[in-house]
Amino acid sequence: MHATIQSQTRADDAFESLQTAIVKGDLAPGEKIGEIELCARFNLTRGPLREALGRLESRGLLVRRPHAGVKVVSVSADELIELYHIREIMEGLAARQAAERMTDAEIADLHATLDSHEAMIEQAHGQAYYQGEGDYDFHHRIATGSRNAKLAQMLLGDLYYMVRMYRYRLSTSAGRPQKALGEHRRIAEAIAQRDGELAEFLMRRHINAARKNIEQKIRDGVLDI
Amino acid sequence: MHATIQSQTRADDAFESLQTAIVKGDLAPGEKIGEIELCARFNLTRGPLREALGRLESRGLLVRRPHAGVKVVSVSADELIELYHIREIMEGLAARQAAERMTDAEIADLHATLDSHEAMIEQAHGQAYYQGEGDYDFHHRIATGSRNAKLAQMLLGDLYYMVRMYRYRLSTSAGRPQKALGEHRRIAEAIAQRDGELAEFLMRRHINAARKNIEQKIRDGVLDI
DNA sequence: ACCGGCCAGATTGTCAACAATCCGTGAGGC
DNA sequence: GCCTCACGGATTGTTGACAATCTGGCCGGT
Repeated sequence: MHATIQSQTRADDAFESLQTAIVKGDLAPGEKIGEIELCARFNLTRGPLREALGRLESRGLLVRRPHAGVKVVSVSADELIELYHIREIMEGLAARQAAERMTDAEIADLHATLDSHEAMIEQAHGQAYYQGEGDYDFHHRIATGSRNAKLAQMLLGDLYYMVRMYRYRLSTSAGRPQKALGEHRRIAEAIAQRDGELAEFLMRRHINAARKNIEQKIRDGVLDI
Repeated sequence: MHATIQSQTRADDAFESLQTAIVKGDLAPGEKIGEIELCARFNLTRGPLREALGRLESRGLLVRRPHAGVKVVSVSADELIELYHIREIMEGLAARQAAERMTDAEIADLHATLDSHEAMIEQAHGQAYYQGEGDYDFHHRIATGSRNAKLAQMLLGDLYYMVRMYRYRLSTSAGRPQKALGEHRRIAEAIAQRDGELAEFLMRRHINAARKNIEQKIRDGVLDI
């Protein structure tokens, strides 16, 4: 566990390690963390660590007050909802551009991805996996398929990490994976037909549904943040 | 010019100095820059500088290859157009949410801002100022007025700097400031009437027009990037 | 007893030296 | 003549020590 690939620079490793630690919840939101503690935890010195902290702060995953330490960002329920409003429009744009620009090979991959998701859901009632990573997979492919570098960067670099951060503690609704898969299928179909407008519409509705699902959970008190 | 306020930490100063240097064009896109050279230029050591570089890289203003140095990002004409596609949807959302959430005082300020812009345009044919900073002012107020922290962060922190980077070398079209001011007025009016849908529509059309203006310039060869 | 200012400890910010890696130049071979 | 390969120089990445600043507790005053 101690030695990752180390192919890149040390600060990069620190950045990724911290990012995943925050996303997975190993570092709880609002938790104040000291630099030396982190150095011991990830086996590195303060130089690269501080560089990584700068990047994380710039991405909004943690906040830093001068001479007072850093703490993991904690977003309220309202802010989580806002995240979904942003996702709705940005992923809508991504879907439209993906429909116009994805290669045929990429579209085939997209369908294959959905096939594998379907198999997982059927096999082991793999709801947890699907909700946790499979969904991310689908959206990831569309973001990169948009051929819009900045859009992909903002989605993959900024938004998804914050969303995933809360998805890890968010139980999956019964039957939601199947429904989501159906919505994914229809989006992929629209992309395959090169119907950008329809793909955008369907993607926006898809994320809208996900947002309402979360709002319902917050109302029911199932999700407390 | 050498000593800014220094109220914050040294790395913050470096970050801001570099950011403005990149935006203003003092560091040309594609230019490779050495760390020691930057240290001499901004009177600081490599520690804080590297932290600032990390933040800039994370925001996409410069790219860094391990052991090979950093260079200012250079975006192609296509990528500049893509930036405007993203702006269109994000600022549309911001305008809609601003119409729903801005306080009356903020709306009054917004109108006052436009009055001052109008005065500037009339006085000195202040097209340069308006295009350079006044426009930014207006959009800045709407972004913060949306009460959507992440949205404002992405607009103000990521997109605007990249757009401004190219605006500095982009001559203003004759008569465009007046036209833009009129569009701004209508958007502000829609916000004052709390008509979110209309504000979104007008804002999207406004940015769409700006994009087409740039596309035209690129076709005419006026803007070479 | 409560509040304000001060002191000590710890933590963060900064610095200068060391080690690892890449780029350009030149020689050598085909 | 052109390509390949190795080497030196320079630059980046990293490290450990030094200085500045904040937090928590104590003391004295009211």
